[in-house]
Amino acid sequence: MAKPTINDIAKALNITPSTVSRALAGNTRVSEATRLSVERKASELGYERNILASSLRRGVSDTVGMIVPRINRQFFSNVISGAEAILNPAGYNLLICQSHERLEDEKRGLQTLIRNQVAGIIMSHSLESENGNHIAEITRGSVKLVQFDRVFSDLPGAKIVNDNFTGAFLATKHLIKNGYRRIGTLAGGLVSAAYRERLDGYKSALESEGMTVDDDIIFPDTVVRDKGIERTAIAIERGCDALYCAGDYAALGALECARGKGLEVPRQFGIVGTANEIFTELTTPSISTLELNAFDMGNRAAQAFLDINSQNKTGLVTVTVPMRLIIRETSVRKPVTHTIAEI
Amino acid sequence: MAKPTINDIAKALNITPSTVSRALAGNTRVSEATRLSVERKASELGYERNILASSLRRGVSDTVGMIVPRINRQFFSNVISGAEAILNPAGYNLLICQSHERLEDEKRGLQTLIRNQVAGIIMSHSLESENGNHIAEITRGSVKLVQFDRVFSDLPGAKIVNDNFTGAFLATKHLIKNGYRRIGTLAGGLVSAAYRERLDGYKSALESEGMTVDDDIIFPDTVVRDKGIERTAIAIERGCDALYCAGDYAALGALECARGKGLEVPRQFGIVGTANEIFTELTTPSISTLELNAFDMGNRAAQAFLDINSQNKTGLVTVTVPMRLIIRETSVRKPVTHTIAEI
DNA sequence: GGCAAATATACAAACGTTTGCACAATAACC
DNA sequence: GGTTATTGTGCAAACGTTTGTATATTTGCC
Repeated sequence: MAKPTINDIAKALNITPSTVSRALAGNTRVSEATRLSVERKASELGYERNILASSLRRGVSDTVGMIVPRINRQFFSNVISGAEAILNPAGYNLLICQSHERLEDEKRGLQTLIRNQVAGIIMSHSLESENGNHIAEITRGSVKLVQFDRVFSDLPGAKIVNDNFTGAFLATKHLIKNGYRRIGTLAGGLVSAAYRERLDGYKSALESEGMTVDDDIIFPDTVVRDKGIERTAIAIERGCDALYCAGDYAALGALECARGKGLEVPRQFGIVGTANEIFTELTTPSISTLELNAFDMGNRAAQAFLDINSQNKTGLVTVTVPMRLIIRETSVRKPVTHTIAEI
Repeated sequence: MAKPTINDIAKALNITPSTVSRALAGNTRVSEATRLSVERKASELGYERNILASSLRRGVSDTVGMIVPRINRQFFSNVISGAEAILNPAGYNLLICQSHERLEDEKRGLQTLIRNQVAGIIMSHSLESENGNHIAEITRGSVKLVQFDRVFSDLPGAKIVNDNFTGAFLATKHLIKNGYRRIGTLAGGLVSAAYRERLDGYKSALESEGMTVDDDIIFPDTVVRDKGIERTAIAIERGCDALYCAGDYAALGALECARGKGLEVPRQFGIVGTANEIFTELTTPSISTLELNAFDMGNRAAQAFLDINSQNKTGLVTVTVPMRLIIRETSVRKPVTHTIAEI
């Protein structure tokens, strides 16, 4: 049951492997007749080109690696789909690794990808990664790098980021406009620029309205649901009447905690999340959130790779993608129909 | 910036590539001294073994392919994680393709994987695939095959399936016990054995209670939310007071439709879904559903691959994984605390 | 010290492709 | 009909590893 090779085809047709290779590659000076007979034989034998040998010989690979923290997050799986939608038609396929938010797994993933000779790596680093040194060290510039969402700005290559600052700014402003007076934030891991920018946007919004920024109601490293519940309890104790959450799972926790404590949402407690996870639309009340446009980011990341790869430029391209504020029920004190505010 | 090879290491150390290879591969008769110096040099140069060349030479690959309909479905992404958890430590990595439920994409994915010389393929076929002919044709037995969830029983290789029959049986029985008298079903694509078995379980449950099976309230090909809404409207017209849904997105649509029509759930209308998607817990009322144990399935699928691969047996192993009925609010007429019924 | 056994390294071929170069056969030209 | 393009194929080397076999070196033994 050994896989047929071009040698098998050549032997069967009494020609040389090189002719077969040329015939299959396209029309590089091969007669129409032989090309047809080669193609017929190939499909008859069920021949599939051996990418390993091909890539090895050509010195280039058709594989692009992707590293994401978790594949089962709506955001990341949609980025993957978005990238795939561009890369597959361009003849590339994706090798996907999960970092599980761990530095060790991220390193291992990078090594796996490099060993697999990927043409490029599209990644969003784990929350444990404090800087890009390990990335620089393992890739050593041997591969085109595209970072998205969570990026280290000192690394070479393209960067696709959300306009986190403006998004968080608008979200917070929206809470202020709805009359909330003491607005805290469940911030994410501040090693990540994305979360820092959200925090900055939050602060700026408060300041722009003459409100004071109070570190007591800023809760870093709060992304998962349980942490959201835990920190919201503290926030409420400290007099918060609203939270801007840098992640939807934290927002979900905030909602559960607030309701658990008998607070009416949104009348007594306001919430805006970030990411537009599918469940935010389905909770009662539904959660207002910022849309990250994952599919679009995937598209752009893939396109950035193709650009770098073809033009061979290592330029520090940075693309900023706008976020949309999706206003649902947890943040609006008078009933609204669903509204979308484009930044 | 060319990547260092074992030849570079060999040259730098004045030894031959073969010694370097042996040194890096482990202790096959290489002196401790050279092994150490090779390792030092390797990490100094940032050497990473070229998997393409290695696999080509050894004739085996460290890559396992996976084909799933959609990566952003909770079920599938968790199966992937489950498989990864077994395969990564075993030295394999995953090449993932999405079929988007389309036959053409599935074929293309298979070809991609075969071309990439994967050691095995773990897959769940698309809803457009009516039989396994294309799979047999493209793989030609050159690769270990493991199917999960949606399987074609006539294909060789291992199969990991849920106990769909018993699950649907229990779900329907549960609705009956809660006093619903005219129970319909939103069934999935019946080309798939998984959905057929769920339908059979549903029918058996009705029959076991002396209730009649009425084709008018059996709605095939209903998996997505919109279809769920649409078909539920018809079901209600036809006098249904409950639905067993073979998918959670359909169940979500059913819930929205029923509430939209002013029906009180669960008092006037009962719903049980399938898959335990994350949102089922978060809707109001929360949706009772069958848990598919995705991570576990991934584990078992990966383990099945490893077994086939090492023992080189092509045996028709079929593993059946039990489903759990998670009783939440949409199906219980008197308040309950969350309960889990193990099959 | 001489021989056998054990140890460490080198040599060379192979995995399946691709591709520059050479060559043969045909076609085109004066 | 001889020279030159043009076209179609073959030859052989190369990509970076791995590995069977051969060779050189060391060790152990009497």
